[in-house]
Amino acid sequence: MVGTGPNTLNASSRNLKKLTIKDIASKSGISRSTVSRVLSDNPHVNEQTRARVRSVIKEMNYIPNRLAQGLVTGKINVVGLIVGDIRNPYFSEITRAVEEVLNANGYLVVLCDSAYNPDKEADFLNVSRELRFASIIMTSAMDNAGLIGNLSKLACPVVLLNRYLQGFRTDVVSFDNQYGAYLVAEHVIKLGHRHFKALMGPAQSSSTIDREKGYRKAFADHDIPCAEDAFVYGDLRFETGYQFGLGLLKQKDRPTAVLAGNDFMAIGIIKAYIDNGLKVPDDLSVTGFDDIQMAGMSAVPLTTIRQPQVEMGRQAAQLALDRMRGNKSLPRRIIFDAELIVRESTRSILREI
Amino acid sequence: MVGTGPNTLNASSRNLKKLTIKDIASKSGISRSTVSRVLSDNPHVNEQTRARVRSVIKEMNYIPNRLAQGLVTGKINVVGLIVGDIRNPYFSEITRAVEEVLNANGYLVVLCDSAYNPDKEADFLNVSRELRFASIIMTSAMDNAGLIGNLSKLACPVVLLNRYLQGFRTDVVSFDNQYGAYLVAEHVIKLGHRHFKALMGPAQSSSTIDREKGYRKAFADHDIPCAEDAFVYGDLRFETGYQFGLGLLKQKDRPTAVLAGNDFMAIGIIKAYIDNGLKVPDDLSVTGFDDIQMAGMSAVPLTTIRQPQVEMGRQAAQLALDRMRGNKSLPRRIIFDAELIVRESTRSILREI
DNA sequence: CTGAAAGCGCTAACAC
DNA sequence: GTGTTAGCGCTTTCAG
Repeated sequence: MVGTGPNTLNASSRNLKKLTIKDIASKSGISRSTVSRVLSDNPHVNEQTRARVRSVIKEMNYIPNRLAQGLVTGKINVVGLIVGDIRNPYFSEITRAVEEVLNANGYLVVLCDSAYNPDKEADFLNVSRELRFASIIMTSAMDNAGLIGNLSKLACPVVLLNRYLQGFRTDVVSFDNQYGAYLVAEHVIKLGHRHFKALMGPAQSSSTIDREKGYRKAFADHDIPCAEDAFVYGDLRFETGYQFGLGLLKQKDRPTAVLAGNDFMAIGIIKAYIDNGLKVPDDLSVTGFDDIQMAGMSAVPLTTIRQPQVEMGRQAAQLALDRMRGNKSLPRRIIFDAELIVRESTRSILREI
Repeated sequence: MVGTGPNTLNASSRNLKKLTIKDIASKSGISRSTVSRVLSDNPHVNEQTRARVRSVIKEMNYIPNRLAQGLVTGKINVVGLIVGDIRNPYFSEITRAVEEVLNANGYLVVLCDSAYNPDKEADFLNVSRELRFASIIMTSAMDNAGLIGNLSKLACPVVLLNRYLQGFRTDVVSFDNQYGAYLVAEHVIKLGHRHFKALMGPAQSSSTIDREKGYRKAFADHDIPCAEDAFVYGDLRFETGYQFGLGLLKQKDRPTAVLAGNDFMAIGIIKAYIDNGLKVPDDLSVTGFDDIQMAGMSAVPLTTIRQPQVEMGRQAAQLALDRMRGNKSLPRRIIFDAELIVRESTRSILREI
């Protein structure tokens, strides 16, 4: 390796002249188009020529300029992934899965951690247009009027993960949120609970809406009335669950069960109870949603609904890949099933009654 | 809004002719250079002209092509962030912080979840050259020969987060890993533990190396011999901790304390014990490292070392910003202090002896 | 303050 | 198989 002075920061301070396809061409005694052809694995190149060009490229340490490529082809091998909160294991698990599949196929993924903020989503969508992204995968689509307008302007395929948007037809990987919600609610009902609260996710999110439907259906099917204020909306953060739990403790007439919008908030609620000397499920039954890894390892292992995050992420990536490769079929929808996982955060109160 | 047919997938199927700076120029009755000037907020533009151009841009819904911009300027407002495992809260917390700062300053961040794989790191570094990234932030630099070579080829600033690389001088945000390790080890020693194991992170990682130094120094200072096989290396995953815990259970002569390389593995170890009917800290004292949010809310709240992840992420982003804006000073190093957090996963065994 | 012209590095017809 | 020739959409001197 060529030595660099001890005070050298890095290449930027040396004068590494930037090589272009032209340098490779002349050094190889060949034209630029042929170099371009070997770069893009075009089959119409003599094998000898190809080998020679390759070796020159390696020898000179040439790095093609993808911006130039992108400018002429009008596309770049980059896909945008929008998540609501990367610190939420549900999303980071999906992110890992999406990246794995896409990287393996030569695409780079740009993450947008929207913080559930529609403005940030919109900004990102804008940038993705400026940068000519090849595709967008959204897991955090708040159903607001602006979004659909922005998505419609996109010139690239969009796949929605566990979200759908009224009035925007596109590929979707989804999860049977309504049935999942029905399952937990029914579980809690069968345990004898009648006085409950539901700490939901963001009200505009389609998954929240579906889950609420599932809960309501379960209660209706069992002839259990829902209190006016039974449904509360939160932002899916641990802290939010904790505060909610604290709020519950201040009430005189506490519910016997809480259905949380995700495992994170459920764990927060439990933590609030424990910190104040109460017990779960003795003093409160709590259910989660998603079955993140942590669900089984928290202070009180959670009863929750399993959602196959990795598989869903992979499928979403696969749908995007398929579109980027040119598939023009009608929008597709892949739906994953819900599964109830009963652990230790819920208990029957039937004998007490 | 202009309606689109019911079967329209999205804009890609309509013929939204792509607007260029030229369209804006002619529509505004002005030259392309002037449009370019307003795009880049160049002050040498008549305010009236600027306003007119702006309104035309908005009206026509023009989106500048950043690839073209990047091609001519040789840079693009994108920075690459490499983390070891995005599912690890330590990294996702940092990711959120880095993104926040960078986005607020007009930069996009491209995430690389390296899975602690040097090859993936190398690939990503390559792509970042092809795409002319403005900067790279690495939190997962395994100290292998190839890495330094690859980093040296980069034409953009690099900031290392909680890592340093022998022989590569660059900006660094770091943490006093050695002192932190010393603190936990000393805590455990004072509790009377003599038979211990340390489940470290990856052996080539600089933070692992520093922590091992800290542990060894603490033991040496207290005249406690280290068993040959006291130090074991892992990949910082929950599952790895769990398996390690299971392994411990199979031994006849179990340690009384385990120092884990991060909170995730510590929680895994605890879980293995609990699942097998044992108790923490009664049957084993366990310490973590990092103090992720979960550390306080796991089955047994963890004794651990606090590392200010958010602040460290912000600082790293700030250093990168500063370089991208042209600062050419000598490499800087920001070091954060370690703090011992004592919770419930450790206990004294002095009376028993 | 504005315009003309010359590329940035690459791809993609089109010839040969 | 390979070379020639136009650009892709934008910025940037350099004049005016």
